[in-house]
Amino acid sequence: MNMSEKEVTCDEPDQVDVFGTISHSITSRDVLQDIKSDQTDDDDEDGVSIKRSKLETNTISNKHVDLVSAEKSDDNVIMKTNKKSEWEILEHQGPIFPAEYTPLPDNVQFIYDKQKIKLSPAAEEVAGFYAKMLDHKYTENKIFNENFFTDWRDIMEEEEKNLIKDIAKCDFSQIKDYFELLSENKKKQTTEEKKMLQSERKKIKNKYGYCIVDGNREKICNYIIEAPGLFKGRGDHPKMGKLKTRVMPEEITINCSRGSVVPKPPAGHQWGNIIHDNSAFWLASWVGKVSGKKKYVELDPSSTLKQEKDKQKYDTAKRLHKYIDEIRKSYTEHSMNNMSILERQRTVALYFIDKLALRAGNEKDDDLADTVGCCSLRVEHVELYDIKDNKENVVEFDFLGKDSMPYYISVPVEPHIFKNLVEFKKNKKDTEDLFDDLDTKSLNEYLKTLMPELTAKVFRTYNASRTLQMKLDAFNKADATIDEKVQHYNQANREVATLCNHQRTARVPTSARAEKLEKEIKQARLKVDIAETEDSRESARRELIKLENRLDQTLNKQVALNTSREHYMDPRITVAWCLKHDVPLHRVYSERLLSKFQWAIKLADKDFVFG
DNA sequence: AAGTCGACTTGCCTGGACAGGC
DNA sequence: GCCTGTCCAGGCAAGTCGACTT
Repeated sequence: MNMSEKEVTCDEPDQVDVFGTISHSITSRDVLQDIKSDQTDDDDEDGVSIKRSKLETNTISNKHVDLVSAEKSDDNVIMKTNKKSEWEILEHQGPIFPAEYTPLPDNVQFIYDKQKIKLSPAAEEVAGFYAKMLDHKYTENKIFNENFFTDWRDIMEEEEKNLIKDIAKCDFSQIKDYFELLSENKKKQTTEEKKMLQSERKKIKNKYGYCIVDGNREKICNYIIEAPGLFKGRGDHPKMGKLKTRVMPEEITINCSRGSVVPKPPAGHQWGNIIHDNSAFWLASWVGKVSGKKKYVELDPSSTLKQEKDKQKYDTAKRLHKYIDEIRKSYTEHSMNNMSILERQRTVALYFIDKLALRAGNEKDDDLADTVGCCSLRVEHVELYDIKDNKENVVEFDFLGKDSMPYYISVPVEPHIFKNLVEFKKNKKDTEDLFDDLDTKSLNEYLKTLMPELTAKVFRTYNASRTLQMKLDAFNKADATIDEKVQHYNQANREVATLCNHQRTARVPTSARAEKLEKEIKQARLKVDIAETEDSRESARRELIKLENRLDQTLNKQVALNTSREHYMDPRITVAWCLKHDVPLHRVYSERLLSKFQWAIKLADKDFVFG
């Protein structure tokens, strides 16, 4: 799409129709023009204006709601509501909006029942969303198609609605071909053209992608509002295919500090609301059309505030180490005979959460995909075997977890755990809750009695970080090369990812490739062993490492290492290990992680131990 | 006491940049 | 150079958990 093509056509607020056809004013051109004018006048050095605009603040001042200052008049209120002020100054430019819809050329047409039809812009835009997804499996899904068709017809004009009644008679192929052509053309852009677009994007990011928090310039995570499209739920989502309509400035609540420059809404528009709530981190929010849930424009993980929270998270997890022996005793050594059903269910649930790193498992609404965690496990998700594969008391889990990722594992458990599971399943239907007396709220309340701030998710962080620490500690190859060290780190990372069941769909089938590589590695090992000269041994060894690396990468296709690296492994462990073994940090952390983990890198404690 | 909601954390997927093999 | 595979930032969906409501 051509960002600079659009014209600003509307400066009159009264011409704006929030939910109707979109033909006014929110364009990237606005943004670009803003940048140009700002650069010549009121911008400070890093591109963020700190000049106050009286006009802007005046026009919307009657809408201001100041939550925290209302509370500030009474300190007790703050104590009671537990609302902490997180910042004094929060100043930003407001989010920016995706380019408005560019209608298709007249020769590109939608065909219904062999008849060419020029759709109204709104209907055409939505047809385009669908056409772009024709190569995807989604468009073969019955639910997806039904949801799409219903929502599409809802925004059609009467005439269109009367005509277009059967999705089977719809032919989007011309539209699809057109979008393919556009993306072909985009690929053919010269390096110069690409550079131009890149620098334009950079300018926009420089202006809108940063904010000021208490004097620090901080990166914003998602400063561009989500584009309209069709909802792509994960797994068997009942709402897949529903229309995500364009988010308008009038739907957006801005959060900034009182007295700071109120961000400028796009020409001809107004913000829905402006608040000054310094107990919250978010800069802007709106309500998601499909989910009905609030969405937020937030600070980037590299920001000071997010880094502080991240450190706190790992400190809490680290603290669990002091308590863990005692907690484990409670579910291994104590007889459960005199416990209530609730207590026994809680004990067994905690055992799973600690041993298998299961998630808490909140109750879910039924307008979401059917997935479970520990507390929401049902009878059908757990099979019990007195003996399986020569092991006693085996529990077989088979369920869909977060993001509908399959969780399948067979584990032997302590006899008393097994005995209780048999009882929890007794006289229940498959679809009934395994832990029918337990929910996450009461589980977490109980955990708080074991350790302050302890919740179910802390166990995942704890066990992930502990696993990494122990696996890295086991590394003692004195003459290892950097490559070998990195490989060892990845191996440790993979163990953590496996524990947390972090998976990713391989883009190409990989198992055949892995098999082939394994064979080659066997042969390479043999070559190292039989090499006669020091030179040939060395080159055989290099070859072997290369193959092992490749197998590593191949296996990595099934296990996603990134999620645990980003969210579960205390970065202080990694920093310490890299320092100790002279591994440059950028070999294990991407740019994004290097900036997210600044707090740990600055500490640079070679002797840090998670435990 | 249970249900709902707000705010924040976690997690998979994707498109585009880049690298390495031919 | 082109083709193919790899890596990563970014996108946004989907969790967790505490607070608020009823």
